[in-house]
Amino acid sequence: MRARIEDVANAAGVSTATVSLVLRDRPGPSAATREHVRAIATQLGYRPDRAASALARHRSHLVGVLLDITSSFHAELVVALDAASAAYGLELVLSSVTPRRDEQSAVETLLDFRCEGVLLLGPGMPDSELRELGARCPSVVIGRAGTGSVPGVRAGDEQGMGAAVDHLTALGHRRIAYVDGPRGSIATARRGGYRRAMTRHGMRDLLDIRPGGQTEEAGARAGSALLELDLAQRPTAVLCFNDRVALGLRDSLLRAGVAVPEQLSLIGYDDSAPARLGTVDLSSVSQDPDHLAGAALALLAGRLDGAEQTAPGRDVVISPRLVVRSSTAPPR
Amino acid sequence: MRARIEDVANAAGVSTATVSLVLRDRPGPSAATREHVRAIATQLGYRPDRAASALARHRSHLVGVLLDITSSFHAELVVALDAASAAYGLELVLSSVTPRRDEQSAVETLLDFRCEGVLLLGPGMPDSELRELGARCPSVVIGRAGTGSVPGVRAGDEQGMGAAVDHLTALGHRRIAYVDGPRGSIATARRGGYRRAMTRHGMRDLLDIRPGGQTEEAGARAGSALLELDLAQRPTAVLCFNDRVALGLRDSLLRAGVAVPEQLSLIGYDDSAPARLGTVDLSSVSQDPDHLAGAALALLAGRLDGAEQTAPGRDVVISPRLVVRSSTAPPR
DNA sequence: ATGAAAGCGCTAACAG
DNA sequence: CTGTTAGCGCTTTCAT
Repeated sequence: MRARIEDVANAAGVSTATVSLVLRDRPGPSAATREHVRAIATQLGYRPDRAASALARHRSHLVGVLLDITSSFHAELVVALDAASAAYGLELVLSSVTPRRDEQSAVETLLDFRCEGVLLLGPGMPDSELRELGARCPSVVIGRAGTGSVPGVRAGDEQGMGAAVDHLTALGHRRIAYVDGPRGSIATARRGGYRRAMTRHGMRDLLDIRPGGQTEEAGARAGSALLELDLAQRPTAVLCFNDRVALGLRDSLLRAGVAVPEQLSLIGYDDSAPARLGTVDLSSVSQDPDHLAGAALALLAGRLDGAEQTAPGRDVVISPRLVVRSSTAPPR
Repeated sequence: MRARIEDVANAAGVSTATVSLVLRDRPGPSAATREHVRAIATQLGYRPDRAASALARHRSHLVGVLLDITSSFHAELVVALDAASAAYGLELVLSSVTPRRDEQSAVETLLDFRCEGVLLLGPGMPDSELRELGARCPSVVIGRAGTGSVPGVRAGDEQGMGAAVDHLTALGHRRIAYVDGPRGSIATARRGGYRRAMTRHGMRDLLDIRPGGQTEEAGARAGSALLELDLAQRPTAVLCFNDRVALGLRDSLLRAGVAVPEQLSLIGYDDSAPARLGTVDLSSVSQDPDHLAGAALALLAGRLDGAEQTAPGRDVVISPRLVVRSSTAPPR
């Protein structure tokens, strides 16, 4: 059996209270006692029981993270959150949507762990559900606008799309298409950003919004559709809802012998690891996962000990950054 | 505050013991009581506290999963494990290696949750560490050979590599190179499989093992190296340690104008989602994640209630399956 | 069939 | 500075 705190106490000849204090670096025990207890504890390989501790403390120090484990952008966020959480003494519990587990039930799982707060990575749930969750547990949503008592931490899609369109027009592009995302608040924001940026450049009548999705498959489908167009009406540049879509599209173009960027410029969104690959080298709008993660955790941590858990939080909007790589060039 | 079992008991006019029995479907309470209690519980939105329950039951019903969140193959395994775990009434806790968290500390986190068992997805740790872990907690390793009391569930690399080489030779290839993986037991097994398959085909002197790794970057580097070779000595087909490597390699070839499979055939390993993409359509050795996950969970669940936790488990070796797609063709 | 009571491993008062 | 005591929310004998 695993060593319990009592075992440590007995072996060290002190009370369990003392051991508890020492191991959590609370003031009280003398330096000598501290050292002694610590020695015994490591010797016994003692590690406190989270469950028991949480029960007694009314603090689990757990932050639940809802994600889609198949998303590499989420993977990057998790890595960044992992780094950021350490500073607050918080531990992450991950729960992913899967074919058998929708966002609701994944969140329920998180709540069953008595997480102190929940972080939602680009959830697709409607705002109403988000508000309900916010009422039950301090929550922060990443990558989309907040609502009710749930603040959002995100990169400004308006600005991100704007930068992408600016870059393309500066290169001389005019027929710039946008491959849309799935239903939901994120896609709406990006689509709007594209639309306004085009309008701003006086290219409102060149608006070209194409059905897409959030996966490579969706991008590949959009690619096939593009290939069927006459060269004359084919866009010279394409903006995508995210990198996965862009990569799927890119792949279908490459296979068809259409060179990127020579024959078509391409810009993704998320600046995910696959986009950064040397050979792929996809221009993309970076949402700076480290920054997002840091801000989200700061916000959540603030709500955890701060009193005003239900104050309608203001969103944190960070500036996205267009990372220009080699998938964009002037039109032929 | 969340409803406690006592609140439910009071509201239903029964004891907490009865509520506990009802909610866990244990025999005892009458049908009438059951119905009543259940109604009250849902009405109050009661959900038991995992931590408290685990403490009292000495069973957490938790299975820890060590993974690399950036791996899409691991993502598929997690999805499959999630589906399989439900049948055993087990819940998964995920812990990923990250730049700040090595396998050791990720496992420690898992153990702190008082997981009843641990599942390790393709861990890189040496066998000695694996054995140590096995001594502390029932464990099963997926995707590599087991050791000590830790059984492994994996697809036979020998067979997988053999099938790949068979397929290529049947197409007429002889100069078949292998891009190696990182240090570790998995790469060793695959490399050996390649070597023996080549030998079996009497092509021992054509063995061509190239440095690689486990990421797209590594594959791209291997690709650049290939491109520097004279056509005469360039392999006509390449086998890769995994899909990521194959995809990186493929990408560097496509960019350089080398057509796959026309000028070079390519086979990956894992049959991951990116490989299956319509446009990528990479031939790959499938390890059947559903099957692996099912077998691993069955094995672990058996060890959880079964008595012989320390019996030196036999590995479960499933047959990998070569999925032939369009990245392979006869040599020019 | 149901309830009372003890206790899981830990922490938070409160004494000393 | 250190030990004692009373729970945290739940499960589990053991009575009734």
